[in-house]
Amino acid sequence: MKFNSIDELLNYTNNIIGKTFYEIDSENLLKNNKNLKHRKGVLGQVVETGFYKYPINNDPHADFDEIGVELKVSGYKISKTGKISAKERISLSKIDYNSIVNEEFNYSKLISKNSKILIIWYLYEKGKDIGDFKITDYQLYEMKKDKEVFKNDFNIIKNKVLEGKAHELSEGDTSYLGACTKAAKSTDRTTQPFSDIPAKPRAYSLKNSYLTGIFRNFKSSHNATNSNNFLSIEEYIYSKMRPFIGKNQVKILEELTGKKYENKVPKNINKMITDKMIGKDSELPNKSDLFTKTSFIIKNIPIKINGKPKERMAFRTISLSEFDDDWEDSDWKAYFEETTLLTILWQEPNNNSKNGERILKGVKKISFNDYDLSSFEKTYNKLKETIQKKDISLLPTPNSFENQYLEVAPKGIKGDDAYNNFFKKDKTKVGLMLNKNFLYEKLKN
DNA sequence: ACCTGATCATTG
DNA sequence: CAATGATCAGGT
Repeated sequence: MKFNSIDELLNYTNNIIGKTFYEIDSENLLKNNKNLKHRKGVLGQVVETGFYKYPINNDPHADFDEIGVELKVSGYKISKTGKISAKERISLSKIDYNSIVNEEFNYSKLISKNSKILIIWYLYEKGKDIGDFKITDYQLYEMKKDKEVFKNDFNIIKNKVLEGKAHELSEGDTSYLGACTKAAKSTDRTTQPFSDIPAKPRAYSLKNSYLTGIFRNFKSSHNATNSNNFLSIEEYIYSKMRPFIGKNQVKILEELTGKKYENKVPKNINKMITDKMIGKDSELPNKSDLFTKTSFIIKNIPIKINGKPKERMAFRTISLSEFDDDWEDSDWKAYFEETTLLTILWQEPNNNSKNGERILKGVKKISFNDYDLSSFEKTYNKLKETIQKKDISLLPTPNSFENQYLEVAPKGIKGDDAYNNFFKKDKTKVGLMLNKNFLYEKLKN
C-alpha cells in the first residue's frame, strides 16, 4: 500500500483502532507459527503485512519512506493505580564502542531516516495471548522536536566510552536516548577502546520513560509543548537552585515562604524547600518537557564536611502484595531501572550541625546500573521469601548479605513496632532504603 | 562516631 | 488520618 500524503496515511490508519492483532493478521503470522509469537517485533510485522499490506520480508525500515514517516508498534500497560506507561523501550541500532568515539552526533543516522514516527499503541495485558491485544490509539510524533536532547544524550554515551567506562553505562545516564543491553545471553561481553574491562553489548534505544511521556502527553492532549531551552535536567535544576546555593536551610525556607522558622525547624525542611524551589515531584512534568519524558525524583541528602552522606536514603513504605510478582516483572525493578534520582546535597557547616543549618551545596544525578540492580534483586527476593514463608527473621535488614545496597528499615510513627507487626496488614510500616556506603560511592563519581 | 530501629512534620 | 520524605537518638 502506498500513501501520497500524511493525511492519507492517518485516514487509513484510523481503521486500525479497536482491532486486535488476530483480526488484522491476514498473513496468519501469529496463528501459523507459534514460535514466532514470542519473537520481538512480530506485532510490528503483523501491522505491516496485515494492515498496511506490505509484502512479507520487506525491508523493515522502509515503512512510509516517501512521506517521511516511520512505523512503530508499541505496547502500553495500565498499573493498579490507573497510570499509563509504555511497556517496553524501542531499541534502535547497536552501539559500536570502538567507532562511537570517532563519531559526531548525526540525528538522521541515529534515529531513523525519517523525522516523524507513527506509533500504533496497543494495550498490553498480562497473561493474555498477544494476538488478542487490542490496538487503542495511534499517534504521529515529530522526533526532531527532541533533537537537541538526543544530541546531548549521545555525547553522554560517547564520553563514557572515551573515559573507558563503557561497562558502567546505564539507561539512567541519559534523558531520552538510552543505552540498553543487547545480547543473546546475559553473559555476552564485548570490547571497548579505552579500557580492558569487557562491557555488555548495548544498543541505542528510545527509553521506556520517554515513550511513556509521549503517550501520556498525547492522551491528555496537553500537547501544549512547554518548550524551553534546557538540554538536561541538571541544567534546569541548577537554574532554580543558583540563587540559594551557599545559604542554609532556614534562611532559604524563610526567603521562599516569608515566614520565620528559626525557633522551630520542621523535620522535613528540605522537602519543603525543594518542593517550593524546584517543584513537587508530581508537578515536575508541567515544568519542563524533560520531566514528562523521563522519570525523575528529587531527593535530599545531608552530607558531612568530607562529603559522606549522614543518612540512608528512604523510599516509600512497602506493601506485602507488591512482592507477589517476580523481580523481573516487579514495579520496584522498573522503578530503579528507570528512575533517575536528583540528589540535592546539603552540607554541614560544622561537624554535627543541626537540621536547619545545613548549606545548599549542589545537585547530583544518580542512576542505577546492572550491577546495582542485581544487588537490589537479592533484597527483593529476600523480601519475597520473607513474605511467602511468613518468617520475619529472613527480612533483609541492614547487612543481611554481602554487598547489600538496599535494606529494609522501620518507617512508622510512635508505637508502630514495625517488625513485629510486619504481617498484620498489607501496607507495612517498613520501607526500603539505600545504605550510606552505596550512596557515597554513587555521589563520588 | 556510627548503626539501626524509632519517630516526626507536613501533605493530600 | 495515614503515607511520605526525612531526621532523630539510644546503644554499641
